[in-house]
Amino acid sequence: MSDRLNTIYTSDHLFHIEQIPELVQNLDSNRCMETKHDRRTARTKRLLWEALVKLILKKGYEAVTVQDIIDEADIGRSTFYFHFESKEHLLLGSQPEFAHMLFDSSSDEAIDFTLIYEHAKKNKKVAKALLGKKGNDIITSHIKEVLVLKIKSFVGQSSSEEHDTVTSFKIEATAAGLLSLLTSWIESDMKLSIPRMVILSESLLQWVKPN
Amino acid sequence: MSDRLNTIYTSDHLFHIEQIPELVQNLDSNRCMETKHDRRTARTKRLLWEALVKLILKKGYEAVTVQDIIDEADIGRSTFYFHFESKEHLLLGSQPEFAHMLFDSSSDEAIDFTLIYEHAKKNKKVAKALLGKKGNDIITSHIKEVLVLKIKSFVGQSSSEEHDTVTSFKIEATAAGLLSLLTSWIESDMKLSIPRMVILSESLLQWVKPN
DNA sequence: TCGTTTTTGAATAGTGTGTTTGGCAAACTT
DNA sequence: AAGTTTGCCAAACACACTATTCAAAAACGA
Repeated sequence: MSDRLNTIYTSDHLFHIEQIPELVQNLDSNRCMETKHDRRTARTKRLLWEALVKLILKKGYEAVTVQDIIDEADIGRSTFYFHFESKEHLLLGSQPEFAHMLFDSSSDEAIDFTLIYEHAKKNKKVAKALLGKKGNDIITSHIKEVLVLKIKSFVGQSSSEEHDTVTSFKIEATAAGLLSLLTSWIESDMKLSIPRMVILSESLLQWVKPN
Repeated sequence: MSDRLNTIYTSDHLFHIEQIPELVQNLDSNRCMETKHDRRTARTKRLLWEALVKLILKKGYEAVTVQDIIDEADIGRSTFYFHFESKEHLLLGSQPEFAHMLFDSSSDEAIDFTLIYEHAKKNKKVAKALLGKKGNDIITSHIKEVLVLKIKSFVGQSSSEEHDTVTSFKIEATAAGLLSLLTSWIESDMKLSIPRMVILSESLLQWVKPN
C-alpha cells in the first residue's frame, strides 16, 4: 500500500543504535515472546499498523473500526485477532515505545525538550496520528503520565504534607500545558522553530518551581 | 469491499471533535424551541439525565450505552430516541449550561476563578461526572474552548503576525493547565480551599501574558 | 524437502444502535 | 369534565461491528 509512511513501523525496527542499554533491556523483556523472524508476521503487523495510522489521520481514532483496519490492510479478520486482541492493542502493542522515546532517552534529571521536538519532527506522520486532534487520549494520557514523572524529578521531593497537594496539582497542570504546546505545534504542522518551542516549554516549566 | 464500507460509514453516528460546535449550536436552537412544559417530557429527560450521571460515575462515560441508560432510567427505547439522537446529545442537550455557567456568568474582561470553583463545588456530582477521570473529552474540550476565548480577551489582541502563533500556543497551553487544575481539584474531592485554588490559577494565568 | 507456523474465508454467536409500529395513558385545552 | 393532543412504550426489525472457531492452504525456517 502506502510505503510513504514514516519509518517506525513494527517492533522489529524500533531500536535506535544510540539508545540506553537499560531501555533496550526493558523492551527486550517486554517482547521476548515476539522475537520471531517470520516475514509473514512482520508484513502483517506492518500493514496493520500502516492502515491504522492512515485511518486515524483520515477519520480519527475513535471512528476507526477493526473492520476498517483489516479492509485497508487487506488482511483477514482472523489474522488480525491472531495478533491483536483489539485495535487498542494494535495501537499500544505496535508502538508502545513512542511515548518513551520522546522522554526516556534523555537523562533522569533534566527534560531535553529539543530531543522531544526533534523526535516528533522525525516521526511527523505518526506523531500527528497519535497526538493530533484526530488522535486518541490513550496515547495522550500515557505521554502525560511520563511527563508528570519527569517533572516530579525536576521539581524534587518536598516532604511537606500540605505542600504536596499543591505541588502535585501544579505538576499535573504543567504536564498538561507542555503536552498542549507539543500538540499545538504538531497540529500547526510544526510552524515554529524547535528552539522557539524549547524556549516556550522551558518558560512554562519554570512556573512549576515552588518558589 | 472497501467501497461497501465507505458507504456504510456515511451513516456513522460517532461524534468527532470538529462536529461539536455545530452540535452545541443545534442544541441551543433546540432549546429555544422548547417552550413546552409537559410533565412527562420533563420527567423522562430528568430520569435519563440522572441515569447518565449515575452511570458515568459508576463505569465511565465511554462504557455507558444507551441500553444502560434506558434500563437505569426505566424508560422505553423509542422514548429515548424520540428525545435524543444519541447519548452524546443527552449529555450535551440536557446540561449545556454547565460549561457556560462556569464561565459566562463572569464579565467578558476578567476570569472569575472564585465563581468557577464555587460553581463546581455546588454541582459536585455533576462536575465529577463531566470533568472527572471517568468523564469524557467532549465536555472537557468544550470547556477548554470556552476557556481559550476567555484567555484570549484577557491577553488582548496583538496584531503581530508571527507573535500570534506563539501567543495562541501559550493560550492553548494555559487553558489546558487551568483545566487540569480544575479537574485535579475535583478528582481530589476539593481537598484544597477555593482561595488557594484561585491563587494557583491566577499565577498560571500570569504566564500567558506577553512580556 | 519437511515439519511448523501463519493466513485465510466462512460460519457463528453476541452486543449495541437506531427506526418503526400501533395501541394506550397521561397531560394539556377549552 | 370532555375532547384532543401528545408522549410513552413494547416488540420487532435491519444493520454494524465485535470476537471466536475451524480446517484447509500457503508460506516459512532450517
